[in-house]
Amino acid sequence: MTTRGGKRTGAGRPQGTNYYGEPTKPVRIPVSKIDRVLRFVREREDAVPIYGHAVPAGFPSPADDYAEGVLDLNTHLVREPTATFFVRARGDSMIGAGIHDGDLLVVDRSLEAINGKVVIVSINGELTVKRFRRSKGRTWLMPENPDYPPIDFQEQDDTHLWGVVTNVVHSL
Amino acid sequence: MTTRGGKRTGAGRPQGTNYYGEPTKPVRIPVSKIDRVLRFVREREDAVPIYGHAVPAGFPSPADDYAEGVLDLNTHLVREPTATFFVRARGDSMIGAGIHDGDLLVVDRSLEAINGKVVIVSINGELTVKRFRRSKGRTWLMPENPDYPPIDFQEQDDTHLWGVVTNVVHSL
DNA sequence: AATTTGAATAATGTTACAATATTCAAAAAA
DNA sequence: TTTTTTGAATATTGTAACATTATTCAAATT
Repeated sequence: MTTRGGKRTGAGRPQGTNYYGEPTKPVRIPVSKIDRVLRFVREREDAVPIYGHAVPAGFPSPADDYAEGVLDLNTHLVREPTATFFVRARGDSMIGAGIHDGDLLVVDRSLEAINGKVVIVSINGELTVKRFRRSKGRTWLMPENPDYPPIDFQEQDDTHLWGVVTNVVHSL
Repeated sequence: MTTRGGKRTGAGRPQGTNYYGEPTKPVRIPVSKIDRVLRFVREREDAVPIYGHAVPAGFPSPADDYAEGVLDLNTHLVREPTATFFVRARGDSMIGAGIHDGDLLVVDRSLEAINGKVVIVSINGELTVKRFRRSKGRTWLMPENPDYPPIDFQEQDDTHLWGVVTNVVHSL
């Protein structure tokens, strides 16, 4: 039996050479979400590269460097998670604001409805999206389509202002 | 020493009464992401409630039941994470397709550019968004704004088709 | 009939461990 | 001498195991 020498100072795998470059700890995850979580921690699933108008050389990869970096849609579009909800738009009364039938509206309930903002209100149990306009002490809900009339708005039992629309997601 | 009886059939914490309602398993997570992961699995951070047009009674909470359930923007808008990138739109040549100056375009490179799709192409080092149109063996890039002319498109050294636009995110 | 108490059993956070990966340097080979 | 091989050294990694906690049941007690 041959020996091949004794102490090797500095031998062995160096610390910090793991996949993430930082220590890990076991965390219990519900089985249905393990895949999703692993994709997030390992492949930065939610970090999608974003470009301006210069053309990158190869195909974009989040690992590369980009002028405008990467973007996570949830973080970008949902500033206040607990105060945010989505509404699907119906009709074309707000076509002038870039809101089309079927678009997904991101609504932030924590924002104040100030003059000129696009808001979601319920009137007689129906949700509607209009531009919020104050004038001479009165409040109007303005469509952005000449085929529709303005609505004289006053908060009552059957009306409620739900929040301010921050983004419109349109599918092609 | 008093005894208080023997076998209790059915005693003990019932199976399935954990926080998630399903089994869990330990998964190693890099320490810097543990908070984010726990928020995701425990509070469904990325699950935002979505409504149709009926008005819910109280303020939406992901824990409640909703007619249309909840929605995670990343999952909803980014079907192929490794083939997706974002481009910020410039100009108003595609205003007819609901694409405004400054909008964020979600581009899927794994989709085939078929007739009628909105695509991202680079021409002379500039990215542009147009509708892809095939006619009589030729390919045209069509703007959706009468102020702009169609572009006769042929893939060459200085032109490249980058992908198909699946969604437009418009900020208000 | 209501309350107390210990048994029964699952959930949960963390430790432990075996298997794997990576690096070093002595020994062997070229 | 230079290159290759080989085992030692040590960190990583997935998961089993464990101790603690939480929850439920029903006998014993009030």
